[in-house]
Amino acid sequence: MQIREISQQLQRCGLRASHQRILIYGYLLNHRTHPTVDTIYCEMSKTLPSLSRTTVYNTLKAFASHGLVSTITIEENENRYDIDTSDHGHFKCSSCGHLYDFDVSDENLHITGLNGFTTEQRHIYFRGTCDRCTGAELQSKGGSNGRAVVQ
Amino acid sequence: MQIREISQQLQRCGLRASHQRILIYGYLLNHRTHPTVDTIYCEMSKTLPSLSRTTVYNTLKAFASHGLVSTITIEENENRYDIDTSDHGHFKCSSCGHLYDFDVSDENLHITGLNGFTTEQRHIYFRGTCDRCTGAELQSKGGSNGRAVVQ
DNA sequence: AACCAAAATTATAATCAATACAAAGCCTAA
DNA sequence: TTAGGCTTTGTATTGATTATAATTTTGGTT
Repeated sequence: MQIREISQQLQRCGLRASHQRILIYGYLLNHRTHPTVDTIYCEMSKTLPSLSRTTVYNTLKAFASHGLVSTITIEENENRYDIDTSDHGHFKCSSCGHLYDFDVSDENLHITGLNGFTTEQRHIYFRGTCDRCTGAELQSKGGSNGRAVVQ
Repeated sequence: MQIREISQQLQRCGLRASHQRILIYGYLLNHRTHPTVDTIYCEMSKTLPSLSRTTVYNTLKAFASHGLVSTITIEENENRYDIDTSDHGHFKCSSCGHLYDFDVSDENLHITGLNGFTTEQRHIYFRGTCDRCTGAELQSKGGSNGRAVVQ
């Protein structure tokens, strides 16, 4: 996505397309790893030393309130941000710490007991052991299974 | 549940049945409102002035690691604790702030894309407007629908 | 192009849930 | 009963996030 496109995307949401916002949005597009504020700040500071941590907080909050990112609250003590706002779940492997995305499409989820409720956000995250680590345990050998790992 | 039963339950999990632990467990049994540490501490301090906030933290962490409670991390900045460790979801109403439980039984949840993954915990929470508040908006009248509200 | 008001950025201070730590209290087993 | 270990307690500390105020940038208007 080009700078111009990002800029238009921001303005379409009623946000001013400031330099920092464009760069942060671009960072999220290129690093789909559910990064924390600290990660974003530290990485981006390298090329934009004047960046303030507060700006990262403010920007992500603005993005989230305008539906440009979704906030992921895993059980840890810090938030993560996801440029992918589609309805999907997250799986955190307790062994390797990686965070995987998985599909949670409507046909997979039939919730009863919420008749008359209006659902605006769905947060779904699982915790356990990923296939790679499960295999490593069983076979006592590690290594990649060739699938892309997120985070 | 009697004190003796709580005591046995704790010991069955390998935990010493101390005075504070028994009381905190009893509090959770009697207040199924997904309370925070602060709520538990403040409420219990009234009858047990010597109670320390740290003890509440320690106790809940011990309970959680032994499967006696589940930790609920909603998007806010503090944890909540649930004596109900069965697999269920939570719905937070943005309007009234109440936290509802809902069923997430296996027949409602068919996740694809996690083949080979071992799931140990499932955290599911929705956010939106509950039926009561939705009704109030539409009809411009509040009031109870007779259903028990949790939290 | 210069100006102005509103919005954004920045740096610092403050907040607050959670944890670390160490001293004191209490259980339990020999 | 006595010793050693777990628990509790209070205080200090951590660390993510927010509040605040000064400065800078942005976008629209002469």
